[in-house]
Amino acid sequence: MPELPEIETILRGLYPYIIGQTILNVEVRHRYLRWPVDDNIISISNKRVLSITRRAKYLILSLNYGYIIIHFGMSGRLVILSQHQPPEKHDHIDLILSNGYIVRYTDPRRFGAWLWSYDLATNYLLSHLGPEPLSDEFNYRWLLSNLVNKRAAIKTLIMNNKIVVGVGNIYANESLFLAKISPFRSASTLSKQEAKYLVDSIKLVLDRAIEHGGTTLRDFLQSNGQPGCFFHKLLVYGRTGAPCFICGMLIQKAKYRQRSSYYCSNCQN
DNA sequence: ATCCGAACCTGACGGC
DNA sequence: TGCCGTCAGGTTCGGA
Repeated sequence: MPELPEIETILRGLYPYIIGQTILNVEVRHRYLRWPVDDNIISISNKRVLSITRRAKYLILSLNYGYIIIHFGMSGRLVILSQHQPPEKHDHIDLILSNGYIVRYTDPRRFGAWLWSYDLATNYLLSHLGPEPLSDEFNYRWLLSNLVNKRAAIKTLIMNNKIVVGVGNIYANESLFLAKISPFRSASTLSKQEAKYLVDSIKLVLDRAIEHGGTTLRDFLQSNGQPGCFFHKLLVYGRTGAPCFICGMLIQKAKYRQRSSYYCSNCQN
């Protein structure tokens, strides 16, 4: 799925089309995503979109009454259609807008979710989330305090939503490379300096990815239909066997906790 | 408390 | 051409 930069790109692409518009109705063709699409969403009519925001990898549409919370799972996508087009196999949801545009949600694997909320503050999915990676609350002191006595690998920790949100597999690999830390290092062994480097690296990688419109792999298109170009900036992810940009040693790939880790065994310790 | 693997689901791709 | 195994951007849940 889209990671944080992808969601941010979708948000920015969607913004001009959807803000201030009224959702005339919603067509749900396949309600069984990760959880069933809420009845409140299926029955929406004439609700105005007041704002669109992001929290972690959730996209949140604030309506004049209630909120739609969208998660893209692994393969979710949004596209904007200027007129109706026949839905294809995995086109599960359409938002019909008052300006004539249609926001279409496509999700082959259906790991995504469309949830309804009346009150974000009490939402069970959002309420336990850790700090945003690009906020000041995510700093090395916070990270260090969460690494104490943690034997798990540092990569696992930075992908843990309670410690920091929005860091998925691609950007976890990229950040650890930039910080010169092995993905497999036991989290508690990080020094203060390494924690600083890692926090800075996460912020830098995400900033640059947002700047470039996210990373395009198989499934992701920006909401305007154009591919993002951070893919060409990746330092380790997907570069197995290619030379490290820093030292020239070959980038390695290892399966760890059901996820591919890419790293330079020379640069990262 | 902490950590790990399984599970959810479909499609693309490489090897034989 | 086709079948089979493997892999893919995420997250929650249950059990050890």
